[in-house]
Amino acid sequence: MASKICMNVLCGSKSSIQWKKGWKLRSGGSATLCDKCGSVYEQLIFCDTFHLKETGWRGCSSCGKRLHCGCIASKSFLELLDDGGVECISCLRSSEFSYIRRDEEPNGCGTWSADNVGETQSTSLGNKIDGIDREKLMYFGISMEGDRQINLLQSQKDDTNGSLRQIKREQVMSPIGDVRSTGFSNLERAFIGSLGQNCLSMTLGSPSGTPNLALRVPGVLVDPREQNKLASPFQQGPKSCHVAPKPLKIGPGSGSGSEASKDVLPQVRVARPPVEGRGRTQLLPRYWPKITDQELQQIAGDSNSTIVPLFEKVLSASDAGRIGRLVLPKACAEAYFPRISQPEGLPIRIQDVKGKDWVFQFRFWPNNNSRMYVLEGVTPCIQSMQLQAGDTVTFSRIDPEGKLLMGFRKASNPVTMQQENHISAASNGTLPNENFVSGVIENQPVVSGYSSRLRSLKGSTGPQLSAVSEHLNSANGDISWRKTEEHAGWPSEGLPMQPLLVPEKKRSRNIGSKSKRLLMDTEDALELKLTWEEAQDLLRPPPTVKPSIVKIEDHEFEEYEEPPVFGKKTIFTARPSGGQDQWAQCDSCSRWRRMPADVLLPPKWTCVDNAWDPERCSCSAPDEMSPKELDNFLRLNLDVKRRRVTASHRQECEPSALDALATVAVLGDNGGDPGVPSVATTTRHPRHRPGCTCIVCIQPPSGKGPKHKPTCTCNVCMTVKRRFETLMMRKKKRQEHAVEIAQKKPNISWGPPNKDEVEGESVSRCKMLPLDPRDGEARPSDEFETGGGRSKTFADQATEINMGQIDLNCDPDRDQVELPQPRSSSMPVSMTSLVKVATLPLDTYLKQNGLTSLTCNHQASLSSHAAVPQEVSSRDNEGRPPPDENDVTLVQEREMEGGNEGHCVQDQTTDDANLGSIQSLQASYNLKSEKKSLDDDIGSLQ
DNA sequence: GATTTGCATGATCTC
DNA sequence: AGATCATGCAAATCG
Repeated sequence: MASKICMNVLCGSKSSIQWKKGWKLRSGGSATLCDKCGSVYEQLIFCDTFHLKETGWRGCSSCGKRLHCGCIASKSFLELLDDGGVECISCLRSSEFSYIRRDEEPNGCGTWSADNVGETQSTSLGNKIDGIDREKLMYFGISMEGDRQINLLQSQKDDTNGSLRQIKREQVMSPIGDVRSTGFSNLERAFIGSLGQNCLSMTLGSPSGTPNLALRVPGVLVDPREQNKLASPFQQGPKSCHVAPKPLKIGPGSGSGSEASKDVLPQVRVARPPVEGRGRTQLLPRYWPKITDQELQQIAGDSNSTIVPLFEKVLSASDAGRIGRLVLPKACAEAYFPRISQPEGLPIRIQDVKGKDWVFQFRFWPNNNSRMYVLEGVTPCIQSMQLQAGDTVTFSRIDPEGKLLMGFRKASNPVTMQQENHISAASNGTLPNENFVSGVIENQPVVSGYSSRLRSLKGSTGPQLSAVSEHLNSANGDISWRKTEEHAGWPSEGLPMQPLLVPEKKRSRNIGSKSKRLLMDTEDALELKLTWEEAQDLLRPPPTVKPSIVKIEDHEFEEYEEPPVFGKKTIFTARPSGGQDQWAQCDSCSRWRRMPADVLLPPKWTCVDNAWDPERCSCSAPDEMSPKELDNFLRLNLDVKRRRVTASHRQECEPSALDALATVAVLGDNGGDPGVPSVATTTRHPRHRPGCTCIVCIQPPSGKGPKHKPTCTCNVCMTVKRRFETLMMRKKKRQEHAVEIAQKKPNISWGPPNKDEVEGESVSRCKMLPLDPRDGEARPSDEFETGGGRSKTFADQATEINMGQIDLNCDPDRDQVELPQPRSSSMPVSMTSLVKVATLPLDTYLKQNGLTSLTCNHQASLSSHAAVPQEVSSRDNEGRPPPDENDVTLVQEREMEGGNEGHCVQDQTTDDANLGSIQSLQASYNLKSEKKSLDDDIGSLQ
């Protein structure tokens, strides 16, 4: 009779447990206990051929067919049920409960089943026992020949003493193996250690032994076909994956010790479609593991194991909270975790990258008609890894053991994140396309306990990376690998270290795919943005690839097959004679050297490399520019960069010309919504009916959706074009009319502008409006006004309206007059410029309409800021019949006035609310006439 | 009273 | 519209 070994980690007694004849695998809670420590005896590991025969292990739960060792060893004829039973494969396949087919299993070795037959309601202890049964079943896949297993496990006994009588969940959840394995290179010991825990393990059904592991299974009979399937899950390949995941087989000759291979391995952090799991549902890309081959190699260490990335998840607040529950994506749980039929689930053993084993309760909650899978008891692990919300946990599988491996990536704090992002991008010496960037910009990988390896990684990444890293250092001031390593939080001894330079308040943000989880301080986003802008300076087209010219909307774009590469930061200047010069700063002497504009410099460049100016090809050569010139040169460059960033921000805030026109048209139709502040802008407009074909409904949300080509003849584009033409026509008419008025009243500047100011600028002016999101200050008046106070054209007004953002929730038939809303804070303008453009035209307007009394109102309004617009609005009707609520025209006019105030007036300061009211009148005047004209034109055109 | 546990709800995402 | 998932909340349990 073969010896039995208590699988209690601290006991490991081999001889104190005797096999009990007649003992059944499905013990139904009557698990055999270790005589020494009282732990549940880990029977199944020792269910070798002999024992099975001897004990007369019962057969299939369904058909009663006797199972014998050969079947069990090969696992060709039976399935193990997670509630402790077995079924022969034929019954299982015919059973409606058979959900696991071997060819669907992620590792080909899972034998989880969901048969509830005969399962008793588990109590706390029952769970444990039940879990032990399952565990036994799990280990069943590792059938061993009695004598060999003893030798293999003998070492375990030596370092496992003590007792653990009481099995409590907390204890079960506590990590084990930390004593015996301090690093992942000790995978063998860790793995053996994992055998000693009363819980499930992903070692289930490991089909074959691994030569380098202590737990070798030389005697296992494995169906070659099955073996092929099981041992190489990737060979099956995801059926619908775009990119075949590449397993990293670590073995002799290709082991991690090969620095060369490290260098060769790509460092691209790209989401890999994981190996297809049990479930049929495709894993969401959000959960695709984004782990580099090199990280895989780091994790795998020197073992012969294959690390198969399965999935990853960004920790939510509740995941990382004290509650200790990690919600698992359903698809992932069902694909890669054991199948569970009861909400209580199973204890499951997961190894972290330090080699430490953790045992979590894998369970689910009924949720609607679905399930919600959670890992319970993760708090110690989370704390050990110092994970917080926003960090990412990764789940991989160690093949062929089939063991689960949990890694993590720390989410960087906003400050360091950008740095790390740069480093990540730089690590490949390239910057990727957008998709790639999105993968890079997430988190910085951390392989806990391997900071030393990370250091070696740094050293092994080649000169280009180092140079880029240094360059980034110089470019951003404080970017350094050292920070990255520190932030990794794992010193070389494998103990967690507090992440440095991480402000707490900025660490608590979730970073995920959902908008709710994408909470990021605007300030942070700005930082990232700015830094990215700076990164643009470093980008160069790939030197060896010629671009293809693509013309989009009359703009030519160079399209490269390859991603841009990092180059040295240079400055371009325009020559008076035409053409450009490029200036680069020597990394050694910091002198600026001139060179042709089309030169692509490597990240690290010194005067010695200056092949274009023989006189200045050494650091001893003087500067070409005088200090004063150099100062101006740098200042100019700084200014240009600042303007570019500002323009970029402005462009981000402004809609496209098409959007602007559409918006103008919409406003013309609806008159805007006076009651909704601009900050509440939304693209929803629930008042419209489904199927509504108005331009609001047919226009894709601003900034979203595909841009239409200039030649597009879709309904949207045709409408916009038609309206644009109408707009232009009306402008011209008004312009002519204004000229006549101007001839009569030459001192009036409000009204139609000069022809050359109007033609073709109604849209382009959108980009010229004063807006500086950086500091909220008004732009210089000379940028705002043309000459001595450029008149506001309708286009300007419309643009301002547009920039104020129209709420598409506006109701065209709105029948209430609302108070004007505070004006948008994003539209600061010069006070003086507003006075210039506002007061004079008002006079004109008043005189034209014989509303002289408004001047008094204006005066009054100056002393009464509150409710001024309303007063003005009402008094605007002086001299007219009393307002009739049934007078639709009047109501609409009033709406428009209010609407214009809400969207059109740009001044933000509260002191000039009166001025805003004046402007609103002006705007409403213009808009009313524009609207009427536009409607007329549209009507005539239709 | 604190903590754990199980469920419900609603926001968000995907099809 | 249905599925998914983060999280809130109340009941249960524990100290």
